[in-house]
Amino acid sequence: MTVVTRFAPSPTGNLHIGGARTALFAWAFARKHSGQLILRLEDTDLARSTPESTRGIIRDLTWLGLDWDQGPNPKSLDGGDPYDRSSQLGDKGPYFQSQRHADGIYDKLVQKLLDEGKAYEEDDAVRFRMDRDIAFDDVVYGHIEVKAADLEDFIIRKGEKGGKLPTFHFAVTVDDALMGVTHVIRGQEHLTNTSKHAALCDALGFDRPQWVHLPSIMNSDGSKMSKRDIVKAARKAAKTIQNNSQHSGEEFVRSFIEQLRAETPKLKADVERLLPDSLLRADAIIEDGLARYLVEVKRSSSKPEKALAQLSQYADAIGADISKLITAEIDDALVGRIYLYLLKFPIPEIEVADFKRSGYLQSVVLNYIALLGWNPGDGTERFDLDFLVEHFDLKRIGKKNSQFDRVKLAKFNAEVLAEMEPAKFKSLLKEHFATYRPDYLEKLGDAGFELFATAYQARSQTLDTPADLGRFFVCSDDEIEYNDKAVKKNLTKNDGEGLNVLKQFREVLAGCEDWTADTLHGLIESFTAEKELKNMGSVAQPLRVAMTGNAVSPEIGPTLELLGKQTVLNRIDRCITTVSQ
RNA sequence: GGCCUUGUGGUGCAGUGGAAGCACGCCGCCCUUUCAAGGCGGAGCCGCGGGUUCAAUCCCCGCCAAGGCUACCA
Repeated sequence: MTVVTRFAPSPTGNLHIGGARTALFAWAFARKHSGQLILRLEDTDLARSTPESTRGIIRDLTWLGLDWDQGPNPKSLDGGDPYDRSSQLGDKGPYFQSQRHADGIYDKLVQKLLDEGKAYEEDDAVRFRMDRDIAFDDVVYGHIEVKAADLEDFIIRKGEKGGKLPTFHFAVTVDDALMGVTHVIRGQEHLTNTSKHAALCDALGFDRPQWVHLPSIMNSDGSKMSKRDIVKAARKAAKTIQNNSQHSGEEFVRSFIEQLRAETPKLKADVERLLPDSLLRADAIIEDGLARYLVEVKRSSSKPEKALAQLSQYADAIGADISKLITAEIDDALVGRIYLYLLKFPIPEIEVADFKRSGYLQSVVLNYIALLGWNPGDGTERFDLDFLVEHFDLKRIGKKNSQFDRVKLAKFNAEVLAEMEPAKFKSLLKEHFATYRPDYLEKLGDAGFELFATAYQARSQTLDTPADLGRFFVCSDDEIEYNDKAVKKNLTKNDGEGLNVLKQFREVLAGCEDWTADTLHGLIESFTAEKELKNMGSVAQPLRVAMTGNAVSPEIGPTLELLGKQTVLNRIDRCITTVSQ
């Protein structure tokens, strides 16, 4: 018997990390047994399914490097249409449940059940009779029995308001059987419902597939990993911002809105670039996000109603419209993303696209999620897709929900980046920056980027790390803020020892003609020896504070070279002036 | 509330009827011009209570906790 698995997401949002793992396991199992993987889109929820989500899911699966034998054609992303039947892969199509419904596939079978008295009409919907005990076997969770008394008749075809479409339970059962699926690999949230699917299989005369339920992936606080995390993070950020603001009340709202408005054009451009294919309508979201942000701020403090009234007043005073507040139906998580972006807080990674944006490699993401609920049994943790396919075994899937550990993922990613061929790292970094950090590429220039990439390869957890750590390379001189602790430790301590070194060394640098890392390094070395300083750090650390405001940078030679002579001298002067006050 | 499932260090996973291992994290030391990396060492676990047994983390029962389902969402 040929193995046939399927991945069947509903296109109501982008692919999240749990879905990615389900897809990975279904893919690995199919490949291991030289079987087939079907991608089927379950778009029977008229209200929530969107073509953007479909495209997003295909895009994210493709980014991960997973492929499928039947389903929408991934090539359709380039100007094509995934819904176009003639371009779909495989002969068991169509692969969208909306299309299958249009073909009458479900209605025919509903009628059959109706005729046989196994289902009945209620209002304008159709219900299936669950009138006997059901037992089934799950590959992971074992034998499960449910008593008839604990079961209820359930809807298999929605009424008018649901467009007479089949419900999820009916559509999956029918499609899995008709498409010849042998192994249904899916999330554990479907385990209880499987009794329904088993009963339906029996009633329709289908063979029951093997059910394989995967434990869930949870968040570090024990909650299910979901978009809610974004909302939570956004609220926290909102609170932090307000607590740190010198303004309060109306003054705060006013300054926040003014800042927002000033940044709106750039923001819109960024949002469109960073969140492609998402459900956003930028204008509405900026307005709406703003309003909600303000409400969250108020809500988290005291009486919501009073806060809303007050907010309304503020908004009127400055001519902002918060009427959308009540009416707009916009994805909260999306709004959360906007807040976080606006407020310059990190956005928690939930969806596959979030991990990409944060600079994780697809191979590492895949490797890490494979370890959630599965292991090869010999202690191996670092492996690639080939290894996974070779060793994949449903027997080794655990039953316990697992928490997603971003720290461990980051470590995996850092290791891979550090061991990578420098040329490869550079090209990946360039690609990442081209999409997410174009301003860095522009400021650094080609030669600068080479140095920059080299300097940060060993220090990067993700492809985005260099942007954070290396911001001082691209910011203007007067944006440098001096950290008190760093200043004290490296400059002012011992009667300004460090400051003195800095002043003296400035003159050495001013006379330097060959501005290269090696020469600069040599200058520091000889200066250290000449002045009988403790070690190179006695010079390098004060320089770091002057260059970065902090005491951390890549090696000092390349750092100075990349910054350029003029900038280095400017920053030293500015630092000496500022600190001496 | 009812039903289903799960319960090994902070997290992810091994493991066994006979005094529990690995990875990440954490702490300390070393190396070092900072950071990161690296090297060395350390703390910390079988949810609780009963049974069965010479012996239980492992088998049984109860409890507790967590997750899921209980939708014309999937």
